[in-house]
Amino acid sequence: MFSVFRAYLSDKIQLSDEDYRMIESVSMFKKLRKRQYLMQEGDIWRNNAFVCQGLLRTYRVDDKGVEHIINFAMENWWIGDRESLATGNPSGFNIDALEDSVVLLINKENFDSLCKKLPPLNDLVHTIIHRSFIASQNRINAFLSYTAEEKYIYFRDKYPDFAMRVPQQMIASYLGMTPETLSRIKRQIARK
Amino acid sequence: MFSVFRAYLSDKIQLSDEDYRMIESVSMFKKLRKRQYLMQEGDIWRNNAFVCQGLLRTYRVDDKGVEHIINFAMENWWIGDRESLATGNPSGFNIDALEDSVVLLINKENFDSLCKKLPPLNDLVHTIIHRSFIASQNRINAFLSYTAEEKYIYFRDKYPDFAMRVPQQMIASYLGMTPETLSRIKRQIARK
DNA sequence: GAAATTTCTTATCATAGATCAATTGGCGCT
DNA sequence: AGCGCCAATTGATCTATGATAAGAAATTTC
Repeated sequence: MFSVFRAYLSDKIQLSDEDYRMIESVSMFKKLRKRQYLMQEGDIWRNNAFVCQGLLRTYRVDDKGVEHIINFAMENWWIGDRESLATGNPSGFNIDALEDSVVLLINKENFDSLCKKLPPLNDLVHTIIHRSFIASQNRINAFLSYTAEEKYIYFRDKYPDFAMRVPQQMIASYLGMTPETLSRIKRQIARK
Repeated sequence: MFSVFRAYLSDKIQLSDEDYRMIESVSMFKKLRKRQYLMQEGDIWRNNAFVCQGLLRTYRVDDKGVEHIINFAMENWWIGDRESLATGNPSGFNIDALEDSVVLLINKENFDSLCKKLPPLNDLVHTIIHRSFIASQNRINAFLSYTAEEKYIYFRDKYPDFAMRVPQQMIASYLGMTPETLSRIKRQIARK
């Protein structure tokens, strides 16, 4: 499974075999069955996590017990709660697997020390956070400007992989609408 | 006006007088009158910008001509379109001043070279982007989970300075509701 | 491969918030 | 003080989406 991470890294940055050995030596793997939690609300998140295989979601449960999906992550995506990681406070989110999955984990201390020793890795992390921020801004824009239909079309076109693999009710949750509304919207689009 | 930026930086990181001289030598200042644009849709954004004085907004205009406010920025906040800055593509956003303002600008090339020479500045930038990302995630969560009233209360409590200074219709736009709805919500809250 | 479970669709009704339209209030300007 | 301008409030509808419910389709389980 480390090969997936290695392939990902070597596609983005230049590292030596020695560097990879160092990374692998602090990597932990966690297999998750469908529905299994990687993190639960109240836990403190202490890792950097990379999805080697499968599909996961980050979500929050509101006062009425309704789940709201913040993010999805599949192979070659990072996942976790950066706020909890940064502050050391318990997370308000849950993360669980939507499919059987394998996640690579490197704890905060080890990861920080890797970043110090491997500047390209450090740069990569900053690039990813930067991109995540930009994507978040665009998602906020979608919430502000788009109708339910426009939000779905934007999602489908921007993340076709997720649109194919994620159950429809969860796409609805991610887009901030009910499954019924999404179902209606899909029918409307199909009719055109 | 550089003193504002210097005070901001010295509160967060350790730099020498020489470092500050270097920063100041590449800093440009732009005075903006109320309603004046700092950037318009279609422009390519090539700066890092820090608000020394005043209040600005980043917003988008949708197909129907409705403005949607993505962000506010006041003294000691950074502003700009990081997507346009990173990609070199024209921005889809507008930035203008809600009050007479002064903005410090450092163009991309100069800023990048400053970051290379001054590691603490580099770290600070990454910290800010990281925090911005976390704030964006929380805002997304608010869009997913909160009613109009909850969104307003969250905003008012988290950003009391903006809640005081920003015209109400613009707060409504930022929160993704109409000015009428916000007005009614405030009345309801007051009655309790 | 049939039963059980879950997901998706469809229909009807309910509602938060939008839209449209005045009215009121605040503030600078002459 | 009075006029003009813009922001905020209020009221009267309207509408997109939510809530509920029930059946159809798909998927899982044994």
